[in-house]
Amino acid sequence: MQLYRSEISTHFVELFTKSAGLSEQEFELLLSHFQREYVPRKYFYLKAGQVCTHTAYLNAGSTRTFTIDEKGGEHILFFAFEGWMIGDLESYHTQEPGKWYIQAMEDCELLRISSTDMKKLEAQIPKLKEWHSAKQTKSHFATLNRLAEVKTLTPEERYLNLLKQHPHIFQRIPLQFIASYLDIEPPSLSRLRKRLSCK
Amino acid sequence: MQLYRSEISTHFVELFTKSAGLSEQEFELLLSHFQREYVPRKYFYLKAGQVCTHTAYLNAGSTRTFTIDEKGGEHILFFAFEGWMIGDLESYHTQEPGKWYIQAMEDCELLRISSTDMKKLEAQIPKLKEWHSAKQTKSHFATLNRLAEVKTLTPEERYLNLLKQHPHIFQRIPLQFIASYLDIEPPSLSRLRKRLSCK
DNA sequence: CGCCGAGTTGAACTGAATCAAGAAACGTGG
DNA sequence: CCACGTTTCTTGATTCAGTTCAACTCGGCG
Repeated sequence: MQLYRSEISTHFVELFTKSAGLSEQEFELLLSHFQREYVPRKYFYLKAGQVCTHTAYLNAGSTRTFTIDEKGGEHILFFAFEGWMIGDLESYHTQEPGKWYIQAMEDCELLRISSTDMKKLEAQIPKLKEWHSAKQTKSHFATLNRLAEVKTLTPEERYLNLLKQHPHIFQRIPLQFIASYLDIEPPSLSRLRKRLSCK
Repeated sequence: MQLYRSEISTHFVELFTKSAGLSEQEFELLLSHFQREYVPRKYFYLKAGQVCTHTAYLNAGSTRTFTIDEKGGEHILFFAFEGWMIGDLESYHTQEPGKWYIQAMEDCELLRISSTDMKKLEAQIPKLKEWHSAKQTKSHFATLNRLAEVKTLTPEERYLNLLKQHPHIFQRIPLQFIASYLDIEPPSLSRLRKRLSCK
């Protein structure tokens, strides 16, 4: 199933042409290795124990990446929204079974490319490799900041931060997921919000 | 102050020759840009607000990287021991003021190279760039796993994990720092240890 | 209409933080 | 080598924020 340029979001095109700096030809070559895929709400894109064989551009929808502890509790590490890349980076890199679950919170449309194709293309197109590496560097910083946030801030401060930085997500995703992301229980989030709204 | 090959630890040499795969000539070129530096115990290698202009190989000693919250509380993100690279990656990358404090927990001996020199060398020596990028990728995974650990495990589980994975650090660094790393207060760590030793 | 999932609310509980005091270890200088 | 002061660790009493469990409300949907 060939992907046609006209069916691709402009954001995707610009991500690789403007941001990564690929030429038209390079972009077309890259695009020819992508496949469209759909993941309905509540379905898993990836489960712990599986190998992450592809890297995916999230064209529409949203996902959550989480772990499950021994008692069955879920702990969300991060969300992803349209325009983001998703996948289990570590498993993608090592091609060994991964640790994270990635589940669609809304119906998702993805553009996927296999790691073997991607690695081939990265060898052919140095700019693509640069871009990929820069992308990973940035997400590393994000993870570090998140770690610092979890360690230094109170639940209330974490909530207010999220509200300030990503107010739109409260329109889209259930509070229980936000609670898990903030590392508190739903009842605590509920009370916290009530407390704040009184003020 | 020229560094002589004979004065360099074998681990440092092997890091760049074996692990990064540099040739003898490449290694000598790289080495010529390094400088030795000492940071006594309790002194800071870097403070929040400063720009991280160098990347450093920790030849001896240990450091802690931490933030300080509004109330003055310190929160250790990670330790580093001999053989590790240290620095504020984000500030190094952007050349803007960083967020972290890096303090020597023991007297430290560093081998430093400026980011401008390093970037020049990376352009000349592709293998060096590869190595650096792979190094960052690995530390990204470590950070992700640490985030997951902080979120999913109880203080006791975090303590036992650390004890299992890095038992040696208990011989070297004060419990208060370990407490901060584990994200608990020193009295809690003390009680936790007592509880466990009774069993 | 009745079910189901999500969110809220209440009451009791719990585990870590806090504050403060004491003990032990360390290092430094006499 | 001891004595003193400082830092680190431990211990106790208390407080408190968040968890847990259960009941209840609300809205969507078959």
